[in-house]
Amino acid sequence: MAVFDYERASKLAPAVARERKALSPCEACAVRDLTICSPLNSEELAQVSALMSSVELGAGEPLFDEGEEAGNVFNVTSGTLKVYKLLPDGRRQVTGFLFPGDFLGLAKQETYAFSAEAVTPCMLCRFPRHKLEALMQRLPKIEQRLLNIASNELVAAQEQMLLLGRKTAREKIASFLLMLSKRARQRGLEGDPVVVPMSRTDIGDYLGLTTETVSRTFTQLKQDSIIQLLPNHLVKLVRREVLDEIAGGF
Amino acid sequence: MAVFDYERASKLAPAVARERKALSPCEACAVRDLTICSPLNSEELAQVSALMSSVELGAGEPLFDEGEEAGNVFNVTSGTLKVYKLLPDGRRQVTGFLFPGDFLGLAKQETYAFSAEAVTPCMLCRFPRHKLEALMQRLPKIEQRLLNIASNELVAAQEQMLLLGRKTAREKIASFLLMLSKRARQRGLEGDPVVVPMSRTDIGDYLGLTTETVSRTFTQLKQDSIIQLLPNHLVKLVRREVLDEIAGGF
DNA sequence: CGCCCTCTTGAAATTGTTCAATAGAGGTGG
DNA sequence: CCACCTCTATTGAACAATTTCAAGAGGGCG
Repeated sequence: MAVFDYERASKLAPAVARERKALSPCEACAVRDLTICSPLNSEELAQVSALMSSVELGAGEPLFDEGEEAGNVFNVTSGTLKVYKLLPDGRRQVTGFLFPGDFLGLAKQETYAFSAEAVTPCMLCRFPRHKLEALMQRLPKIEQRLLNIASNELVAAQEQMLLLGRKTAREKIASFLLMLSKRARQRGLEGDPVVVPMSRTDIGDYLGLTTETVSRTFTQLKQDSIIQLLPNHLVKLVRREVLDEIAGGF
Repeated sequence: MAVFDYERASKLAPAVARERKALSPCEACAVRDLTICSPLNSEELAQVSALMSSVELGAGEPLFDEGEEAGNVFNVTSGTLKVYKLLPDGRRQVTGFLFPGDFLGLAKQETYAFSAEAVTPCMLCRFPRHKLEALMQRLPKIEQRLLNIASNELVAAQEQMLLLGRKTAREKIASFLLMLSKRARQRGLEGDPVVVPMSRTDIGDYLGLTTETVSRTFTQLKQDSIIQLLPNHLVKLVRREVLDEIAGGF
C-alpha cells in the first residue's frame, strides 16, 4: 500500500531543525508540478533554485510563530505541517494542513499571521522573501502562479468557514476525511485508505471541536460501517458515497 | 454625524438592477485609493475605465449566484453587500461583507464559488474578467495589486476561522462590532457610532450563530453598558476597551 | 395609520463540552 | 526482545452554551 511512511521517517528525524544548501537541483523535484515552480523552464528554475535552501523538521518542531518577522516563504516537499492561530488564553484554531507541493507564507505582510509546525517529519524549500519578490519582477509567471494559489486558498478558506460555522460534528468529520482523501489523490497517492497523520487534538482544533467529540464521531462512523479505523493512522472510507452525503455534497 | 446614509439611498433605489455606461471617469472615483485601481496613473486608469461598466443594485438584490459562470469581477463604490455559501438543506454561511472600495470575484475559476447579494442599495464597477486579465498582461501593477488584495483577504479569512471555530457568542459579537468599526475608519468614516446595516440573520450567518443568539448577545452587551443600541442601525461602542478584551485582543 | 417583517424575549431541548477515568499504542531502556 | 512508561485515544456521565420552538414587541414602509 503506497502510503507515506512517516513512522520510519520519524526515526530518522533530527532533534532540532537542520539546514543545508540544496544538493539536488529542482529539476528532480518530485512535487514540482504542484508547486509555485510549475510554470518555470529549466533556466528559470535554476534562478529560483539559486536562492533556495532546504529545511528539515522533526515531528512537532515549529517552523515559525505568529508575529515573527516574515523573512521566508516555503514549499513543502515532504511531510505534513499544520498552521494555526492562538487566542490569548490558549484556545487554538488550526487554519490548515500542508502537504507536499503546498506553498506557505504567502502573506505580503511584515510578520507571519499564523504559526506553522511540523505534524510529521518534513522537508521544505525555503526562499528569502525579498529575493523571491525581486525575482518576481523578472519572472511574472511566478506572480501569476502565486495569485492562482492565493485564489484557490481563498476558495478553500470559504469552504472551511461554511464547515466551521454551519456543519455538525458528524458533517465536519465526513468533510475532513473526504478533503484528506481528495488532497492525497491530487498528489498521486491512494485516496481510499486515507492517511490521517495528525492527532485528534489537531483535528479538533481544525474543525472547531474537542478531541473527545472527534473521537466519539469517528467511533460513530465506524459503528455505522461508514469508515474503518485501521492501524498506522489509516482510515478506510468503506462507504464514500454516504460520507459525501453527510458532508453536504462536494 | 458622518455616517453612510443608506436609508436615503434606499428610497432612491430601483426595483431591479440597472446598468449603464459610466458617465463620470474613474478620475473622480471616491474610493479609488482603496481599490484595485489605486496603483494606476491617469492613462492606465483610462484603459481600465474603458472596459468598465456600472451596476446598481437595490437592497436584497442578488449580484450573482454560486455556480454561475464567473464572467465579471467587481469593485464596490457604494453600499454594503454580503457574500455567502449554502448547504443543500439551506443552511447559510456568510463568508464576508463588502464595503466601498472592496473587490469582488477574484477567484480564478470557471464559476463563482459563492453568491453575492446587496445588503443595502449598492453601486459597483463591473469588469469583464477576460478583458481585465488581458489588461493585466500589459499592466502587471494590477496583478500585483490583486495579489496584495488576495493576501490580505487570506489573513482575514484565517482570523474569521479562529472566530468561527473557537470563539463564544459574546466574543464573536464583540469581534464583529470592532471589525465593522475598523473597516469604517479605513474608509474614512467615523468608527464609533458604527453603522450595522445588515440584519440579525445576516450577522448570525456570518458568525455561525442563530438570530436569537445574536439578539440576546447584543442585549447582554447593552445591559452590561458596553454598547448602546441607537436608532438607524447605529451601535455606540461605549467601552471599546472592554470590547477589545472580550474579542480576544486585536 | 396599519400591516408586515424583523427583532426581542422566554422556556425547553439538544449538541457538544467539560471533567474524569480507562484503554491502547508507540517509544525507551533494560 | 520484552516490559514498562508515557502520551494519545476512547468512553462515560454531568454540565453548559447555543439552538429550537414559540410568542410578543417594535419599527419601517406602503
